[in-house]
Amino acid sequence: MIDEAKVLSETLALNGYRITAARKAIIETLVKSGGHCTADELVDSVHAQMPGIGRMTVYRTLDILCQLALARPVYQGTGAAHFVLMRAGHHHHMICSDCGQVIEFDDCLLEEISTEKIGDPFGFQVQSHLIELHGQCRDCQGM
Amino acid sequence: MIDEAKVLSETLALNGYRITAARKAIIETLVKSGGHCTADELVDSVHAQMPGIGRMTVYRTLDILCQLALARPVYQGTGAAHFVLMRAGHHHHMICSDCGQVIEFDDCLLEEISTEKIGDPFGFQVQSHLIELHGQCRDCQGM
DNA sequence: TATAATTTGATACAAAGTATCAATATGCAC
DNA sequence: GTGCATATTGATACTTTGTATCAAATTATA
Repeated sequence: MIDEAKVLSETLALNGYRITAARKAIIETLVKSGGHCTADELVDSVHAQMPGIGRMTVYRTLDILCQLALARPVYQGTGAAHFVLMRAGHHHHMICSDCGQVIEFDDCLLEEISTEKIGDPFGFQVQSHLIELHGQCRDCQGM
Repeated sequence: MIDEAKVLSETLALNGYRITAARKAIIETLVKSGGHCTADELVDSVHAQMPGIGRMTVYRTLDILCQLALARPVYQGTGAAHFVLMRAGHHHHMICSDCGQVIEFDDCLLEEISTEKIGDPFGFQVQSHLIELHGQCRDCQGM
């Protein structure tokens, strides 16, 4: 894996956003976290590295990432949204309806072609996708 | 479309939950709304029909639906979670990253077989799935 | 119809997200 | 490198969303 954080920062720059120290730190921390955490978790992690960064800035940076389809907020039962990075335009996970455990997987079940075909009739330009499977994990079955 | 609300209520009953007037009203309203609204929107709509119903009850009923994999909370940029009904275990939509518009579509891009195959190695029993496409809607392209 | 147990809704509370604005840092032209 | 117009920041205060609790009411079942 090359420096994913760098690629993300550069994408921001290409879209007219400035690369600031705060944004760099936030993006790096997000990548390091596995690209899967709540906004407030991210605030805490970032503080470990750069104590001065405000909550607002973290929220704003996440907003930008979502705007550019580089990340997505997903809900996982608890009150706070979890933000996931859309690596190469994909993200896939399964969530246990009982215990809330999240398991990520890499196999993409969708063909690029089919997602584009779906968007076409609506004039919708597909940039990325998210697949969520729901059910019961091994531990919660038969309870 | 047969009475979807009735089917949902019966599923609750089968799982040991009691069918109360409040739950019936909430489920009916959710179905009527197109199976896609925030908790507080739902509170308001339900009040139109049965003013006495408390916020807590709506939240709790949504929780139960999610527990049984009949609904799912999804995030759409704004602070509040949107709840969508998982009709026949499926839900598919595309979200515009710019304006936030949501377009639902029916074509399921996943085969039952492939979702099951993914769950297997993790011992995960797949009950339903959600597909989200992100990108730009017709109106927001080229801006 | 009586009974045990779930469900309800009012209240109070905690957490998550948003608005505002002066001060600061950034990209760009020179 | 320097200066300037402009985007960005973070502190504060606030609104919205979601959760906990518990006595009173409603429900399924015998």
